[in-house]
Amino acid sequence: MKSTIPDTGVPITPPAGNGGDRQEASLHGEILLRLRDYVVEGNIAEGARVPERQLCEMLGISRTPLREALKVLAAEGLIELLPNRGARVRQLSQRDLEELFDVMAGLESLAGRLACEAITDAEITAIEQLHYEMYGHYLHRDMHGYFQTNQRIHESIVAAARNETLKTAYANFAGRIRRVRYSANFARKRQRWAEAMREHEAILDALRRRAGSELSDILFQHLRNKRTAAIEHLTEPQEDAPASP
Amino acid sequence: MKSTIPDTGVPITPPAGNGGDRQEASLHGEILLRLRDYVVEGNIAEGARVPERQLCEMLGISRTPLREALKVLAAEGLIELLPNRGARVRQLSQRDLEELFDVMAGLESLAGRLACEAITDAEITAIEQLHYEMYGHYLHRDMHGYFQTNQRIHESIVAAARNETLKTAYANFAGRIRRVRYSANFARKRQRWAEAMREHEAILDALRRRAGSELSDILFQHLRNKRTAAIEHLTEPQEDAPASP
DNA sequence: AGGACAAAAAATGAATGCAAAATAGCCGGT
DNA sequence: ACCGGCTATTTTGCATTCATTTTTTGTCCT
Repeated sequence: MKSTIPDTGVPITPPAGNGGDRQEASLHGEILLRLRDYVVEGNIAEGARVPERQLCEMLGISRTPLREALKVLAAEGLIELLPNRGARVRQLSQRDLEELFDVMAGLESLAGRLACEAITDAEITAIEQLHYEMYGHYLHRDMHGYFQTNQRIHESIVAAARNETLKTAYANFAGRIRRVRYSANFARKRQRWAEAMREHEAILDALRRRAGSELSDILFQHLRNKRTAAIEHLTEPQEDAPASP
Repeated sequence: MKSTIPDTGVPITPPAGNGGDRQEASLHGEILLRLRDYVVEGNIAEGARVPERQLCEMLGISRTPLREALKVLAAEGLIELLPNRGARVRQLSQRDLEELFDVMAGLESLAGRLACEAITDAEITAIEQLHYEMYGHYLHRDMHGYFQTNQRIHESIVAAARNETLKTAYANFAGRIRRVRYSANFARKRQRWAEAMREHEAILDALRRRAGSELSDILFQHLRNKRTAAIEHLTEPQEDAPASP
């Protein structure tokens, strides 16, 4: 017996096979996006309850679409649903962070490997451009600019991998730790910063040579080092950090 | 003192920080699990509509929890939600499959790398055991047994990585292509089969030596080859394959 | 007869309502 | 006065209901 559900045929209309989907339309998707941002940006304390009713009036909707969005956010790992006790903002233990960093490292490592197969010279040039820009930020001790450019470089590599599924997954995991990235500006240590710059040069070098395995290794190690710095920073938040300008 | 600040307090109660969550309790979670299996096992044709009302009576529930589950499934990438036109089983293009295989390859590659850091001798022995078992299936031309054991080996590697987040993500992506794995038994070609066995031996070797980078490379290539075989099989489904019983 | 238009039917998306569980507030016991 | 049990209120989870949109069907016109 094949289909328990009979006629549902209509095998036609495969409209768009995007990697992981974002439903931009349909109000519910709107709610989802807004709520995700709201949580990711840290508007609710870690481990705190997500007040349904309050959010409902804040967003001007009823509980149904909100709860649907909450379910999705829970599936994404941003919040957790306690049976009969509502939603709470996911509290990331140190172990969780380590795991997330490692998965991100794995995904970027993969992205690098794939990028070597398909990246164009123009894309490499663009990344080199970003690299120099970032170097400028480094010289000027511009943490914020450095961070942003750094992120753009990594995103460029992911984009060069030509894999929407990977890109979506990457964005998902990035969202989970963004809150931490906001609160904790690791890589504040001068030494780590210099190291990171050297690693980035090695990344560019491997990319130019389209050395997939090698780039994969370098990227993993690079992210691993980032992870170590981040965890250290969270464990003992007082470093050599001076106030920003 | 009571809580001047209404809810956001209660920083206590970090019950369980599991990697990606499965809400086993709460009926809604039940529905989610059952629906996921229902879709993954291919009970609905690709691209076909997911009939809400029918599923409702089939599961004996109202539309609300069902729709919540559908939203989650859509976020997982198993189905897609067309605005005002209901849910459809996600139709995977060849490109989608390639992307998924590559991401799986990346995750397993990562798993191997991490496993080398933490795997115990006992675990390696267990995997060796599975390897010999699989070799037996290979000699007896037992495709089904081979496949199952093969999957257990890969799952063991993922488990040895000690990363619940990775494990969850891996399971998610595996679910997306399971339907294809069911319908298409690639690796039917004798030659590819023999190759796979050799690759598996290399995997074991690298694992024994805890050679992380190397294992990472081997695993990626192994999965890449699988991908090629699978895509070829899907493109021209008539190989040396005899009809199944 | 074929196609286009329109109305009916069905399905989707969201809001509201209702039972059960949890939280809090309250009272009595020691 | 403090702790434990009991009741009231809030909150959650699901069902039901309502408004739109889509899809289908029937009819009419060319």
